[in-house]
Amino acid sequence: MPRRPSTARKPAGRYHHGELRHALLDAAAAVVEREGIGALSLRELARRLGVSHAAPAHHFADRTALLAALAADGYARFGAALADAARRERDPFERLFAVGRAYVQFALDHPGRFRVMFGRELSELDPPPCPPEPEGGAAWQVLLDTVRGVLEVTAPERRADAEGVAFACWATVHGAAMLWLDGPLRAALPPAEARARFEAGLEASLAMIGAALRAPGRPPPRRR
Amino acid sequence: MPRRPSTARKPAGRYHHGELRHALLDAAAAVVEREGIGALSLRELARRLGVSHAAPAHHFADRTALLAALAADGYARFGAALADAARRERDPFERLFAVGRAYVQFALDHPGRFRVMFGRELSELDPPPCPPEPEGGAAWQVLLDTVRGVLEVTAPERRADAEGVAFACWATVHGAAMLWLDGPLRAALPPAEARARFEAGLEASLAMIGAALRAPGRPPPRRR
DNA sequence: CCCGCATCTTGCCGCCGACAAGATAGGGGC
DNA sequence: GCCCCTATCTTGTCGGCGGCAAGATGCGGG
Repeated sequence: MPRRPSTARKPAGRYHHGELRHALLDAAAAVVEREGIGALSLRELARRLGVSHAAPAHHFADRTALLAALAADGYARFGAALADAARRERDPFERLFAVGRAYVQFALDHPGRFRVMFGRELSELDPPPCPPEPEGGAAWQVLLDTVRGVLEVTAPERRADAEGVAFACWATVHGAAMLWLDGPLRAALPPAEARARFEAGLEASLAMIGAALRAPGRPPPRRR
Repeated sequence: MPRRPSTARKPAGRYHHGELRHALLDAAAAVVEREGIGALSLRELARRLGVSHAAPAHHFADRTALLAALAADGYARFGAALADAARRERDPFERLFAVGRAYVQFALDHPGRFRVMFGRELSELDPPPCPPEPEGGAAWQVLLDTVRGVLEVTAPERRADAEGVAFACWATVHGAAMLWLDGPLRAALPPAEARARFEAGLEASLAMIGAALRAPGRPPPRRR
């Protein structure tokens, strides 16, 4: 079969597209990045690829299944991006900051994919299709290892806290990313100023993480 | 006009509902909390309230306008909840922790509303309808004041950092909330264990914030 | 060579959001 | 007391969507 770019339309004369699954994923990713999840429609994709409106159903049971596949692909790229960032830095602290920055950068570079991965579409379902990034996923593993590396040099006695600390770091960078993508920050301010504030806030967040990790162990806050 | 509970159906004999706007908002909030944003349909609401399918259009230009109104209402309750939590605690640190817990608690108690407030529906639009919670909103103000209170007793010389620190705290609790609502945490683990891990992670996050605020000023991470 | 099955087709259904034009009623102005 | 004005709600319609069913096509293994 002649290998065409997977996003290509089906030639008019042909009956089978041949790479429809890949083509759908690519086109869906493009739409999601450019126009958002809300604008994604199976029929629209089918039209775009020169294929009948029911063709996608043979590759993805429904719209949700397509989004889940997109999320899975996103998780793979995401984990790779974080691992890459970690590999580039040798100093444990700088490594942690690099991972944090990579986390946010991924969200900024691929807002659509990021929203698919962490958005409500896949989690508001009953039952949720459980995207393949549980706590044992690649991204989490990178973060956890990086935090362990930092604790090893600053507070080996807090080794056992690694999971909690990693969660806190995850929450911080995730929150920063979400606030930028969907939060009120961007809507309220002119773009340039919003961006500047966000950058400053992100640096402050990383600084907070650094300060907490450098600080000696402290009694946790009183539980409510 | 006889004052009925605003969620009531229109009596069969009457032509005008009379409280349709409030009824729509209440019913929409209920649906969103119970079945998620995706399940919200203007026609369904109209049926539920015993009103024609086009009636809602006279009160909300479109589905988005209804969501925006819901978000506005949510922001008001949210700001009040945070202010309440802040008022209850006198010690600056405990106050900050209380505000953080209140933030997450609101998300846990009203996941639907929280998703409407901070979700993509209203931000993926072009142009975004800009929910009325810019950086100057009530919730942000409570958080900022609380952080200022902490800095005042721990590091008055870092007064100027208050905005950055507040952003970091905001990001952390927001991220924790989002990870619980839509993240992989819940889907991957059995409910009880997921909840336990989340609680532990939240406490670790608050501890991280506390440690960072107690620590003396540190050089920020190297900017990339 | 031919048959099986994956792939893709046409056709249909109900639901949705949006728009247009008409019915109803409640209340202010006279 | 009456009448009109306008907010409110109605019916009717349109196109688009997701999903299902049944039929057409053609690739590749036996």
